[in-house]
Amino acid sequence: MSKGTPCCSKTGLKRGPWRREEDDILSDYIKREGEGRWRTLPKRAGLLRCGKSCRLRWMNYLRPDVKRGQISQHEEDLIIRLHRLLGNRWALIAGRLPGRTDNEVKNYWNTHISKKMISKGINPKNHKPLNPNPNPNSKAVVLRAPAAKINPNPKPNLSSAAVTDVRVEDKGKEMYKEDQNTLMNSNGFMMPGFRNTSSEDDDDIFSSFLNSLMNEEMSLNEEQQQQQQQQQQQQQHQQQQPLYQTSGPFALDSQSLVYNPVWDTMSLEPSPAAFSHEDEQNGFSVHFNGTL
DNA sequence: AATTCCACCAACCGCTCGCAT
DNA sequence: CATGCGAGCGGTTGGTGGAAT
Repeated sequence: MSKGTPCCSKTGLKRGPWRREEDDILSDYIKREGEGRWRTLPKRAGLLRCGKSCRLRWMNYLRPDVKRGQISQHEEDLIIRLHRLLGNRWALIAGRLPGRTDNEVKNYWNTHISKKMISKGINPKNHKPLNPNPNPNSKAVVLRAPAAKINPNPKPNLSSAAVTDVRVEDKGKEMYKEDQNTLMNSNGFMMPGFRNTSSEDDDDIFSSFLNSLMNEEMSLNEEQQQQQQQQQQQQQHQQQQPLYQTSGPFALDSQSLVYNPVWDTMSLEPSPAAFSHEDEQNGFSVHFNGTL
């Protein structure tokens, strides 16, 4: 694409917050004519905005399925877990939170979760303790909880996909492609060749990929936990007050946010409220068991 | 009451990607 | 294959309102 996105040339175009009348014009137009052709939409609709701005306003605010209001505890929990797996792929994360937009998730992460994690000594970028090498004699001794249950059913569910944003899912697919060889040997199932599948299959497979990625982590971490548990038993008598508590993920108790290594082993399960029926159907979610 | 500070979030911007030609 | 366009993602900015001083 040419640099400087011509649709955003500032000449004569309005910027800043949207007014009610503009919202109405945009909503009415899209309801009448449908989404798409954003570049030319403002002219056709009679708006003095650039196409990008119109798209953003529609996607993040005016769309009827946009869920307003506070992010629930379950949603927050899900965001944290997905972020741990996917990083700053906000659109991908938001795609798993029906009614939430990438912008909203991103803002929520930056303004709430990130700070919360930092305040508890957790690096929000990699979800590890900020001090990776705590003095074993200090209070910052890791005390691990018993390993969470592993999802006993790692087989991919290839039913209908709940892909809310094909484009962002594609980003994940790239990861999937990169990791495909590794995953072929994990979880006991062979991933079919990505390039040989149809687009719909791709979506299904990606959902399964996400599942398997989570399960993969769980298996690896369980092994590590077993080893570390032995070490911990030796350490426990030395410590007075563990910094890392053995309770569940902080997302379930934001007031007592602590880094719990067990998170690493947990798979995702959407709260009923936070997930659509489609998500349940496509088997995206596995389960959180453990202390949840 | 006035001012400053800060958190929040809507909107902007730069960039990349996929597709059509 | 090269190019242009439309679309969308993620980082950043800036306006707004509430809290603190």
